[in-house]
Amino acid sequence: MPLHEHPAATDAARELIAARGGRVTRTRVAVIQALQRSAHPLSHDELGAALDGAGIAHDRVTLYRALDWLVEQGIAQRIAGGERAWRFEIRRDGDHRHAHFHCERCGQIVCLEDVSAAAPTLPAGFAVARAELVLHGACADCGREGVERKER
Amino acid sequence: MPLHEHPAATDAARELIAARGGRVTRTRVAVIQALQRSAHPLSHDELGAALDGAGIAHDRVTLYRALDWLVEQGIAQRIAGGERAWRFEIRRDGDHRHAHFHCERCGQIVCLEDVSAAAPTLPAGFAVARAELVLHGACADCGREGVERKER
DNA sequence: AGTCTAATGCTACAATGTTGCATCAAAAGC
DNA sequence: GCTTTTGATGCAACATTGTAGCATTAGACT
Ligand SMILES: [Mn+2]
Ligand SMILES: [Mn+2]
Ligand SMILES: [Zn+2]
Ligand SMILES: [Zn+2]
Repeated sequence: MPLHEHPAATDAARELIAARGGRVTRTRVAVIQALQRSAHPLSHDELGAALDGAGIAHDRVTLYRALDWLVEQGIAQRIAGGERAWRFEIRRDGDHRHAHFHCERCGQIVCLEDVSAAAPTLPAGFAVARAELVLHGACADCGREGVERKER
Repeated sequence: MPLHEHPAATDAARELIAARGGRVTRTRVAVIQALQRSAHPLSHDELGAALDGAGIAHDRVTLYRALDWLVEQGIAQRIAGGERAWRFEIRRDGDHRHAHFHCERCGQIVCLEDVSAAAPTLPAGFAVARAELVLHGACADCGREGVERKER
């Protein structure tokens, strides 16, 4: 049994899943909670570590499939970051799709909640399903001198 | 010797390379020409096919390295597409970075030359090096009925 | 032609995902 | 509670995209 589990948060996660007719499994519940607790979008790898930390056994493939399902159901959304791995974040209600900032020094993705990623007017015939705006550069933390580089 | 080689275009490519102090090799010349001729950004794989078509022997790794060099030198630029592979396009002079459209049906990336990907104002401390705006949906061709799906 | 070294071509490896299939367990029916 | 059903899991094998090391080749310069 996972340590430091908040019963209320767990129940909320369970209901999110059940409402879509999905089976409430430890992996899905734990992933939702990890996403909800995180201030920034998480990679598959980071989520795996979070599950390990919570004492939840899991398989790489199961995690991929749980994430696919959460995205399909609109519970989570996928972000293309700019590196080669997807990142995931919870979709909060009334969430206009916001822009993200990718720090090329520390590798973090920061949500720019106040910067919307709105689709501009396009040539006739194009149907836009969603817009992704990613800014690349150095984040506030890394802009300061003396911060160690963490990624290529 | 490659078929259908335009001497003038070849010379232009050679000069682009030589101007940066790089060695003029068949791979680099052919890649530049393929990018210049293409109406849309090309993946590594598509470029490989183009080289094969031009009768230019090459190695996967060499192509990756040629592309890295072209990007470093500012001759080409990399685009994150939304699938898992980079795309490359030539950097034309006076090129404001434009947005791209990713068609989820046919998989193509279309340049939206008229839609600029400008960076909005960010929280203090953030330094933006470049902005990427990608719109996902169905392109004009795929919007019409009866068009075969090419990609997941 | 001879020299220097950037670029290439291998081979091997890493990172990120996907597919198929046998097994398990969550939810429903009894 | 016990059984049944089938969605979800775990495992092994594979696919795709990109990198690293190193011996060899060939572009540029004299
Ligand atoms: Mn976000
Ligand atoms: Mn473009
Ligand atoms: Zn940073
Ligand atoms: Zn299309």
